[in-house]
Amino acid sequence: MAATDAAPGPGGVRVTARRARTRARLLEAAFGVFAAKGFGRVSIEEVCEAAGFSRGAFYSNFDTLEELFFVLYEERAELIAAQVTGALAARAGDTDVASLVERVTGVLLLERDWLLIKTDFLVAAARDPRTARTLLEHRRRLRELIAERLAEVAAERPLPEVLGGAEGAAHAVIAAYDGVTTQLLLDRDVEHARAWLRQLLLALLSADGPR
Amino acid sequence: MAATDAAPGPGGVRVTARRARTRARLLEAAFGVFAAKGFGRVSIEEVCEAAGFSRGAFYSNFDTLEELFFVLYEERAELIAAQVTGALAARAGDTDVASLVERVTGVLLLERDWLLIKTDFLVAAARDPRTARTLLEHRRRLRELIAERLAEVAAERPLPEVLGGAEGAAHAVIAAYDGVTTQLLLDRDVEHARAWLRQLLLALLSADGPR
DNA sequence: CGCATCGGATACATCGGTGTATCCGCCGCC
DNA sequence: GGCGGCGGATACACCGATGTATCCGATGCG
Repeated sequence: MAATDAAPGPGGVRVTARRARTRARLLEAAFGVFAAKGFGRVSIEEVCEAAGFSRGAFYSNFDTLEELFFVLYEERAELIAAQVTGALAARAGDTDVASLVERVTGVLLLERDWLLIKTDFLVAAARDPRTARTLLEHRRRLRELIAERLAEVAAERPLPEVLGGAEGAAHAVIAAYDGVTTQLLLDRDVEHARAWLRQLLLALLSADGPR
Repeated sequence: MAATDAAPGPGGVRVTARRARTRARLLEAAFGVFAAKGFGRVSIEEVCEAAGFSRGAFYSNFDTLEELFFVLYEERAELIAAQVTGALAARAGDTDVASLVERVTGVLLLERDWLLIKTDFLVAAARDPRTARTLLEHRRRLRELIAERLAEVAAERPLPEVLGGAEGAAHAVIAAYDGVTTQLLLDRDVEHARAWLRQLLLALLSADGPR
């Protein structure tokens, strides 16, 4: 039988504490390697070396480099989603677009490395419909979260009707984020990117009032 | 001496008609292969096979796959830039934002394959400052083109001041394009993407008038 | 403390891709 | 029509990465 701290996994695989540590260290190291060189230019050996293991450790925990990459992506995406959820959470006396934008841009565009990995994942998804569905689902969740929050805010001051309600506005927020991300990947100026994202979101979400 | 149709290249290399044809066929074939599999998952042999050549032809025309990829990118980018320039060109009785947006969205987002390759190039540029400079320069040219045109249009009806003049507005246009591109790469719905880009640009560029 | 089992290390066989050296056929001018 | 040389084909040696089979040390329980 396995050790006491072993728990039966979904596939009947027992995962011991040691195993979990190794797996975590591999994922952690892989994050850096993938960010630096890009998925597709990384070998299994490089990841293992960065983690201080030999390839045996890798093959004991993953089947393929792609599998590791996907797990890594989903893990971090979950984390980011939680951060955004926190930033979106309603707060007393914070019911206007400006402060909402302020809070959200505060947690976005933090790590360039994450953007690099996210873009690699996007590229993979662009060519593999199965992967695309994962990413689309992830984006849908975030979008709905934003739409809900925007709907609340719109009660006080209406959103521009050109966008098509809170749903459309949420779509626009995502697009703005993606657009700014692209520029940031190139110029590496995080502060500028965040200021610019703030400005862009305000321009998009500020009610255009009566003409 | 070389054949009559040979012209001395910049590096002193004579380029015959036959050579030019082969090079063109390689680039053409590479476009499809890169779009389908992504740079980094493509071998030299695959490109040659698609073009109907052996690897000898490749090595006679290029040094590395990366070189071919870069040439391919620059060639197509030039083409797109020309199309956009054409769409932006002032026309009689067409001085408002709406028709400008209409014309520009008409030539953008045409080929999904091009977006795939462009994104691959972005990923490469994100990790290599030298490549980034090429891409940034290309974007700067397009942005200035757009800014000039927007400045003219703004004479009739002012742009939203939140964006920061024609320069800022041009920046916003690029960001919107990049954002919509990301979504298109995932959902593959070109028509929807163009409609959405049109809507987004109108929302961004429509003067918000007096408050 | 001893032992069973798990997890990671090591060694090996294999494969696909690369780059190069050499060959040959075709193109284009005299 | 012959011939010089260019351009692409072919063959070969090399390298790095992969996956697997096996080994050995650590871990944690009775």
